[in-house]
Amino acid sequence: MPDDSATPTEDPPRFRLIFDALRREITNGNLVEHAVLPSERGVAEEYGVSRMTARRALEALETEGLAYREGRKGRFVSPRRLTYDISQMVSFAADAKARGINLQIEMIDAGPQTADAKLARELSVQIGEHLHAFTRLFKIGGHAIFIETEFVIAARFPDLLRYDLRQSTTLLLSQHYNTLAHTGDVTIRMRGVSAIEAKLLGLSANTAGIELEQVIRDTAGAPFCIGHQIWRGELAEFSARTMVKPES
Amino acid sequence: MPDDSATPTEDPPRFRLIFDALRREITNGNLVEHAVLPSERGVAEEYGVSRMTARRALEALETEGLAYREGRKGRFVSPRRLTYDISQMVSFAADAKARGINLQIEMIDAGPQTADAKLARELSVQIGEHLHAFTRLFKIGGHAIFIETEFVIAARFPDLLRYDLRQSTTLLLSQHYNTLAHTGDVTIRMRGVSAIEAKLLGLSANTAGIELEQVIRDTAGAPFCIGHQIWRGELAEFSARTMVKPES
DNA sequence: GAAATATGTTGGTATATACCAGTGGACAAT
DNA sequence: ATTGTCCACTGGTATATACCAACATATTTC
Repeated sequence: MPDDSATPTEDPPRFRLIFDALRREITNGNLVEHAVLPSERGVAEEYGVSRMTARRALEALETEGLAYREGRKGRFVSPRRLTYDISQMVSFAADAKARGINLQIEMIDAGPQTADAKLARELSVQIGEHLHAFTRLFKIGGHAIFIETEFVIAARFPDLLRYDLRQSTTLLLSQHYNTLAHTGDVTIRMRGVSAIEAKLLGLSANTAGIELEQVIRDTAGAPFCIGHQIWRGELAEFSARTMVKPES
Repeated sequence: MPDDSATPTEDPPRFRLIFDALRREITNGNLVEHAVLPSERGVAEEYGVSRMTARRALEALETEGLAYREGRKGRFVSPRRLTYDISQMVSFAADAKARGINLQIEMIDAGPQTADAKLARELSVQIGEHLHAFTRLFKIGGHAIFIETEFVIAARFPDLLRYDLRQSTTLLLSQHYNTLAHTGDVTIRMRGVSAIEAKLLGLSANTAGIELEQVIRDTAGAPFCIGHQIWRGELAEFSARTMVKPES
């Protein structure tokens, strides 16, 4: 075997070096929240690499949660993470209001719907039961955070859709229908966002996000509301306070 | 302006069509769990596209949670998701054992460590306090699921590292040190896995995963264990049962 | 039979190029 | 002041090519 192979084993890939450089810029504070990051072509020229390599570096920033892109506008520095305490069982809207966060809620869709097998099981109703369904987009400072679709039993909350739904649902149901959230089941998973969701969240398709499914029950233990949320995964985290049950 | 532009507006990108076709194969059941997916070159030839396009389709399957890749071996069909109930406060190991899942635990690292600012705050000890730290890799059926690094106060659990740590920590601490987990704080977020983590999990770098941080307290409310887990995001989901506190 | 070697496959990285489709600003026409 | 057109810029998609490193499996050598 010839031993003249003198490859200097320069291990770290070039896109990684660029990624590190850009990350330093962000963590140093040279680039602040929502600041515009250099474009793919800009990075390519600045570091003397091809556009594909520049893109890989920028995409690495995205999966790291340090950057996000909005459509064809460009890439931006991610804001610090929001923490949503799921064990408090108050809606994100009510919590944000209490913390002085300027939360905007946009109605996307609202209307009647009938329960399919999954919804019927989760809400303990018959398949075909009439439900109210409504989808809302939640934003902070003009930036989309998550989309929520909620399903409630129509017979229990007549004329719900005639209220202004751009507020906390739990608040609405407690004020007008005397129904209080008492217990809930939450499921969190990571998944790719659909094309529609991506559009609403201002993301490109095939981005990973966090899905949060919620079943909310009243004091009698009867489920009355199902909520499906899809969050931009880079800019949220979910905390819960748990406790071992006295009995087992 | 010339009006002879007759581009037929064939909207769906080619990689999306390939993605859809492959997804159908999986959801139909033609491809079962852990089955080998066609390679990038294979897909490229079969559908008459370039390798980069084939790769995009396969990567879309990954962010959708339908496929995973292990190093340079190839891509495989993801198994159905595991559900981990974080509000039960029993370790995943104990829960898996109870459910008859063949969980394998590999020791990665174990040794003494001193508390940095973050650990000291979370464990309510002084900075520099002696801790036991150990890292374990959890597998099911030979497939890596998550990595956990735990930190416990050394003074409280002398000689802990001399036990076989390839079992449930909560069980170990309750049997040998009479310490019971009572309450806990859990935080879940999505983030990119590091190079080391990727290697242990058999993933490529810059894959997104789910991080789970846990603070476990005893019946007196004193924290005694910190756990950091990083999960392969496509194959797990986390559920919690929450309850509105009587007082507010 | 066991150990070393070769071969082919797979993803990983990288370049160079091309055209398309939204976005937003500059600027002209109204 | 408003409207509209144009253009530069952005990411999105796609092709073609090249070499490397890890891996699996034969094949050869001992």
